[in-house]
Amino acid sequence: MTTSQPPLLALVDCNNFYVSCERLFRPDLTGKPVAVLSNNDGCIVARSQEVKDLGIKMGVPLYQVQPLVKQHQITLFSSNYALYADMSARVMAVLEAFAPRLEIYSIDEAFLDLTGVCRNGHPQDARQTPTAYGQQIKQTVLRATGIPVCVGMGPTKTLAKLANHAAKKWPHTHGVLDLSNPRRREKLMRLVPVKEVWGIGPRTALKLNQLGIHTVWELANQPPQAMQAQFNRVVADIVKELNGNACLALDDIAAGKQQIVCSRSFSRRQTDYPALSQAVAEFASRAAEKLRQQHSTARCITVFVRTNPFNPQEPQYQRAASQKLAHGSQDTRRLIAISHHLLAAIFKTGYGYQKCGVQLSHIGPADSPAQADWLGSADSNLPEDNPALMQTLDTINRRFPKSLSIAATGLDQGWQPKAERRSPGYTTDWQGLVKVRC
DNA sequence: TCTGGGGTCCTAGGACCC
DNA sequence: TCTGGGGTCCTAGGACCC
Repeated sequence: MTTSQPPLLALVDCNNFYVSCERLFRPDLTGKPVAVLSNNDGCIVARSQEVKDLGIKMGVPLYQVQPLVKQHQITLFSSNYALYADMSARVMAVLEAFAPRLEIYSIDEAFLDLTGVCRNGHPQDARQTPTAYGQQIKQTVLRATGIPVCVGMGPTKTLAKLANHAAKKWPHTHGVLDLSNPRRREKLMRLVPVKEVWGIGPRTALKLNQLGIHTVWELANQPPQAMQAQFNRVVADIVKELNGNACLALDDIAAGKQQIVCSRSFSRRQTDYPALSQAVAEFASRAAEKLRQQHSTARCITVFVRTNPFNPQEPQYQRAASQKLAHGSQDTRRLIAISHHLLAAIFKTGYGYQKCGVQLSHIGPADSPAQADWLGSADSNLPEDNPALMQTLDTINRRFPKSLSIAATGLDQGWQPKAERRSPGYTTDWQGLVKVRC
């Protein structure tokens, strides 16, 4: 029914997302420097504009910038994922009304398919221009959730990303930029260094620079075949996308994860087997929960441990071990039992462990009924999968979070990461509700 | 003293087969 | 001395992303 419309994709990206979430409930921090820390309060993972302006880079260890933190009275927060996940869901719910198809790309960004939604160059077309529509999206999200966003638009994902980058960087765009027009694209591409392109990391950027390719424009004008030969298909596809030829499809049906990892750094070094064994049980429990949430089973389990690689004075040790299962499992008790076997195989005394984790892979659908492991004697003393039991566990924990756990995860959990500056669960916990005094 | 966590895709190379 | 060739599958590691 629609005559072929030129493709138009938008990338909506929240500004300094974690910081914006924290500021929502701390309006006194507006205009002041704010940063959010990684797990264990180790690194800076989100920065307000004021912090970026101080030259503090993404991902730096906190202790390296402590003097600046003190000097400029930067307010720090431990990460509060419950809050960010809830705010993310609210933003995405608002965005869904603006496009027939939407891909949630990460916790703070989404691609929207706006093909046929906006005006198509003809002045008599009654619909809004892409730029006006982008402004409407931006204003609506801000009003409905309090989160500021920028909107980039173009005929491909890579161009929408580039437009978003420019919309964030250049104030005169007012946070919205449409790169449908090739002449406007050229103007921008001539100004932007190649390392800013989505998918061009530091390694590839360096190699491109050595070949004399410095700007996005220079990259866009390379023959894709030559890029395929000197790099790989990814770079060749980026060149095509920069020229308006889509290689990356909008993926609006969220697929299950192919791999589920649960791991943490410890707040202090762990030397004893029992502590590690509790941590591993906890990680296996959480991984199994995620697995059941996406209705999958896993056929391979990996456990890894390591000492602190940043401290060469300590004796170093790191190792991983995997076990494959004859049949997929999603039963917490079974996955814990196997994880413990694996941990026992790689644990060595005499080391201060800094981190460990559990990884589930070879993930498939859970629809086939659990079968007895008639193949292996190795598995025979493990608990059978009990879907009904697991479902009950999940139901109770959804209603009363973290109320039920397997005993092996322990009670003291001295390995738990540090989080000394966590804000309350403003939107997810009754105790965290904001109190208003009149 | 203090350095996150969770993902995806691609490619080269080995194992194996005919 | 001379020791095929091509296909598939799997895995580890690299690179990148947020």
